[in-house]
Amino acid sequence: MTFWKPGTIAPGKYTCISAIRINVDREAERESNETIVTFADRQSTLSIQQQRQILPIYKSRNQLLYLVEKYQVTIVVGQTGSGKTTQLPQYLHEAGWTAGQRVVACTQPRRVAATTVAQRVAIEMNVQLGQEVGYSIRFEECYDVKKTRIKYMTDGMLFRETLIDPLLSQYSVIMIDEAHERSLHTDILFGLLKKIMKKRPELRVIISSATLDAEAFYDFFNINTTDDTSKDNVSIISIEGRMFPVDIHYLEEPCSDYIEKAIETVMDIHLKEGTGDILVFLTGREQIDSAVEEIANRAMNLPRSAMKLDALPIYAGLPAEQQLLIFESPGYNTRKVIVATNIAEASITIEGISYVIDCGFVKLRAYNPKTGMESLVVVPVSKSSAQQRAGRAGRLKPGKAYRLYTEDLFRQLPDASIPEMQRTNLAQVVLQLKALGVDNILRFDFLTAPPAQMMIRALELLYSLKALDDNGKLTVPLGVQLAEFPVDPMLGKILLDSPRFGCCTEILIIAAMISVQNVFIMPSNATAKAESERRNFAVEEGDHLTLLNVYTAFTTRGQKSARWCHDHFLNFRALSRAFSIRSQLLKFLKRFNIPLESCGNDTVKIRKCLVSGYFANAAKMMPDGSFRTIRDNATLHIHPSSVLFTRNAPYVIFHEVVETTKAFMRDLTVIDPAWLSELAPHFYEFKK
DNA sequence: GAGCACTGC
Repeated sequence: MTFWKPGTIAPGKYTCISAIRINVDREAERESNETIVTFADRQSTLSIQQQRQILPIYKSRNQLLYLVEKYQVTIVVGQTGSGKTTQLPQYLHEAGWTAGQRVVACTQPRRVAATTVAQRVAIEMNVQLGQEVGYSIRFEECYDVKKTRIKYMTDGMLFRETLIDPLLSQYSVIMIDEAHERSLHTDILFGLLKKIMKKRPELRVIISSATLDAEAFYDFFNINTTDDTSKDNVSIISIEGRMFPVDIHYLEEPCSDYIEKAIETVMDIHLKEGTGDILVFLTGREQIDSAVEEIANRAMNLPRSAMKLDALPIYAGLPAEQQLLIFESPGYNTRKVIVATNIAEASITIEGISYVIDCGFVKLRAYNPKTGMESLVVVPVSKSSAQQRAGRAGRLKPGKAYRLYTEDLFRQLPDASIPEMQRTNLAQVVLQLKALGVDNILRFDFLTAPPAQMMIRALELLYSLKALDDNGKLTVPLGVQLAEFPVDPMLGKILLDSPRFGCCTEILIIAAMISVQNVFIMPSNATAKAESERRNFAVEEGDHLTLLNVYTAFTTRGQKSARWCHDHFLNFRALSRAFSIRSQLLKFLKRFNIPLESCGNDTVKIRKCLVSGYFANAAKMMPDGSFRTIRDNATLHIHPSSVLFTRNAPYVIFHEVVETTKAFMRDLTVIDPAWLSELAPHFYEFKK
């Protein structure tokens, strides 16, 4: 595992954040690690060119170049470690695809992947990062408009570029990497690229995927309607990977309690199997914390002859300093057990894992278009997910994977998870497609179309926000500006409406804070202390103003320091990110000529402004303490993380609903119901 | 009355 070294790649202004960011994933990262190892051991070092030539993909170099030349779309199926991400763009560059100021783009679903791959390729090409090879991710642009020939970027960034240059005219080849993950932006790009290729027949597209959805990609891009397959405009090529074999073990009988089974399996491996660390996949924080505690308990009763056992949790909500513990070497005669959420499936890679335990479930977001509610549900993993999890045991040497379900059950699992496009709120996507001139959203060419009802729900919301007119066209300037904003439309609306209430300064901070997660740290062993720290920031008006307080304290008293955050049980990473988001949103507001006024301590103005965007999310308290939405009388509850959880609040607006054990409202603010009829008369007709 | 998978602009 490598870490960002401040001063080496140091992207952007926020070196302090980069320095603690963990380095991740896949062949890109694997290769960059190997470089570090070989540089350290000069005697056995292969030259960089020799290293490139022993990669599995090297054997297919000429064939790949031939296919890209001949076919508009090439689908590259390659397992982890094939080298496709780092090599393919270089081959294209060497073969002349970047001549004449043209650029080869390669998208990644995650920021860190884009930066680490670009760094590795710059080393291989012996150029300075940001010159011939660059990257583009949110808040960090590291490329030269004139010089950069190979550009790695997040898929979201390439999508942004389509809003400025709809034909993506500077690119000769666009490679969509990790397409099997089916991220929202990757899926939108599929549809857009298909359109662009009709207008730019010379454009080449490469779809790279680790699994077997290649057929679906093929059918989507193939425009040959005849039976003569020689006229197809799409080709597929498969590249071997460079993984070590992983033995898969299944249960003979299904188990009823996979947490207990996981713990037993850990203890079993520890006593019976050879060296190597253990990675356990569970679904959420609560399960992970309790499993870690239980493993630690049982580890105390190990026989004296046995190695020690060190159990550590990892999930996204954990503060960075605790996340980093999993990369530390476990100490003499000790085996590490890392208990993880899905974060360890693709986002974080831990070296030294020889054993994987897969509970067979994952927590996923689902969206109910009928109610507009999102829920977090635990569902069985897909086959490709299970495969990816198992693969985590075979990175450096052969490993073993223990699936806590039967082989028969495995066969019944779906091949792939439901794409994000089909389980998310589409308001922002619809708005952006409208901005791209896709008037009939329902007829847009999706790889897999979201349910029509989800699109209709999104259109209704946009209409009620006045982002769309009666004909479904973007309104000017509101709809057009909302489409450009990198926030969801309701949040964008309160930013653009803030001048009416003279509270732009405050709304800007609230919008940035709402956009980040896990601001408050709640360690399971110091809950009371953390709660009391949080209460110091809490105000009776609700969570939005509490978040405003936290941010103000962070930038003034706290001087944006990690130490101060730690002392007050606040997540430094989250607050630093809010700081970046605030700066970015401010640039948009300036461009839109929105005056940056402060309303001082007038919370009524701020709360009214919130209502102007969130009027649809209003609820009324019932005598039993539960809530009913004003719009359709649905039952909701206050999330325990809200500062209003223990207070009386007759009327509230909320940022979102997350359904877990109940339907919980998150991020609430107390309002006066009269504001609803005042600010959203088109939405509410009150009977008195 | 009691709880927050993971990304991304």
